[in-house]
Amino acid sequence: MPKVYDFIAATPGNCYKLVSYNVNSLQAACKKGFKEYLSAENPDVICLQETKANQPMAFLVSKKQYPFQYWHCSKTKKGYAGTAVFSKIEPARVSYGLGASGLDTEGRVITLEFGTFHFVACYVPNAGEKLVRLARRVEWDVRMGEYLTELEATKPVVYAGDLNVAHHEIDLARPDTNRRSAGFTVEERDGFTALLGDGEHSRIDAFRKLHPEALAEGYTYFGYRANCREKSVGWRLDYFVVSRPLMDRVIDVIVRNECYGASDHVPIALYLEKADGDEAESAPASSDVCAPQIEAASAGGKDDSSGSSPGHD
Amino acid sequence: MPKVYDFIAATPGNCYKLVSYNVNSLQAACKKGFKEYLSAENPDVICLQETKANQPMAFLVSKKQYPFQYWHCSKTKKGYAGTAVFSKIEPARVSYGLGASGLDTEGRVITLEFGTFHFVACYVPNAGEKLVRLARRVEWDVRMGEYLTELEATKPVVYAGDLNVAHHEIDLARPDTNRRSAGFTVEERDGFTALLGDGEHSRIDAFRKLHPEALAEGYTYFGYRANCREKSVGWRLDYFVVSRPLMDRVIDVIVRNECYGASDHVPIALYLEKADGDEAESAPASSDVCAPQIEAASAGGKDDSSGSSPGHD
DNA sequence: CTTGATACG
DNA sequence: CGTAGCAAG
Repeated sequence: MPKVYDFIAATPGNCYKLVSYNVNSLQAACKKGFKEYLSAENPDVICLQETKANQPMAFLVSKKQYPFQYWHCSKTKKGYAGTAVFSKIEPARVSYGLGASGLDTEGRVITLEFGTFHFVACYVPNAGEKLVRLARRVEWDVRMGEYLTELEATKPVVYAGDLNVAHHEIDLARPDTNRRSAGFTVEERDGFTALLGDGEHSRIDAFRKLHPEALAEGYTYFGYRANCREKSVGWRLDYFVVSRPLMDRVIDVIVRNECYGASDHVPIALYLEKADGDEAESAPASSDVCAPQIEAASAGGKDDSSGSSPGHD
Repeated sequence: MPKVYDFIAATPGNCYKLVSYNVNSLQAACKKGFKEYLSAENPDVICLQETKANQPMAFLVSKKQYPFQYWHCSKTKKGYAGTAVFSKIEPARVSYGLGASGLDTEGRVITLEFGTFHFVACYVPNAGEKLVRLARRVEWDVRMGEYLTELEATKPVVYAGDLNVAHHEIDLARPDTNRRSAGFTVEERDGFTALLGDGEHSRIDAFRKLHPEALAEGYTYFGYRANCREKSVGWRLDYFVVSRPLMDRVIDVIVRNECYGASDHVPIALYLEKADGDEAESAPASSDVCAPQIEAASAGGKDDSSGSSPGHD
């Protein structure tokens, strides 16, 4: 991690800055400069993947800087996966998981409803060494597509996180040697293509849209093994995907390449133009179907509300 | 570990220097100065406990300095326990274990037969947190007493190692808070008393004999927890026990207090006066009973010869 | 390579 | 507190 963060420009007054960051253990990242990064970046909303937290680590980030903090921890495997979202903006609602029993035990999804959009923070399951969990991953991708569609019935979506896929050859340094590696199988790539969809109801990979020619500048992950970072052997695994109607408001997506060191991923930032209604009280979400494990928004950790399907409680 | 070892006197020409050292992982100890210590100490024979080696680590210590190297590694739990002996003197025979099925799977005993004595290098099993393995430990102590008696039928014994007991109150800093702690239970203390025995056929705790008043200077173990070393909260767990007839030849036992750092134990050194017959070819051992897993002495690792009782091969 | 959890000391 | 080995990425 750098010691000075002069390269981080001030957020324009007409924008929100949203950040996604796979921290590969929040505790470890804190020892390696995460807090200094967060102070310098100072986004309006930040979502973290692989916190590896077993319960909310409230002490790590000040409630003053981020009054709204949400945690989703794995209930099955300790010290595994886990997500968190810290926000300066109060969400109208927060929910945990996909509302799909069997997919909600590892703390992978937190959804915040803001005034004009849903913010879905996600850590997509890795297909595993030798693709042992590829089937489960494919199932996940399908369910996530449905979930986003459900949300889009009310508002457009910002879908952010470590999506654990390099979509195209341009998105990783070594496509040819990774055709059957987790994150670049045809199944995962097609799954992402399907999730993006096409036409009027499609979703957009905001970084690709704005930086179509980006190569290594777009990589967000550099494995610790074999000096990948120095050799620029990276993958683009972290994304902001937005519902098409929202794309007009996306000013830019930045890959914080300089911020390598606290994790094997780097943070990515999305600048989203503010719009009327953003900080207003939101209308209540409508259908049961699109509201898994809904809670009335309130500050504080929440880590035991998922795993049940809509309609089961 | 110190950087200079000026405090280590040259070994007198009429003596052997034998060393025992619980290294708490030989690999880790090597990163923390073990090799430098060994070069400076330069004993004739050194026995190590808790090597945590899964196979002979021949590369760690030069065959030139120690042409005779013997390893006894745990066969059940990986990275657990394990002993080794390095010698400049060629032993007539080497054997592994106690010849007691059930006690020989963890690589805890190596016996070298020299010209005038048997050298038994041992890592006695810890009774465990909450004394969960105290019964097994008591069984061990009994069997070890028998084993030494069997050896003594031919030659006196030097029994060295981490015996995992503080014999008397003087042997640990906090006797009163450790009456039911592993290493200071009445069962373990009585077991050691019984092993020493009395009268003509007794064995002698050489350090106690020569330094009866020693307090903290005698401690050989300082747990890593709670700054035990700085507070001198230690235990004397490492011993040289000699068959009574050998005590006349024991010039001194030194606890190398300065050598803390490569391990949570410190090395101990015994100076043994040379005698006629020491480096001569030894007479063949006689009875089956006292010869578990005997091999003809030869340089090189040996890690799969124990676990069978005498007479089974 | 790095993390966390576990067993053991 | 520190080591090893494991699973995971």
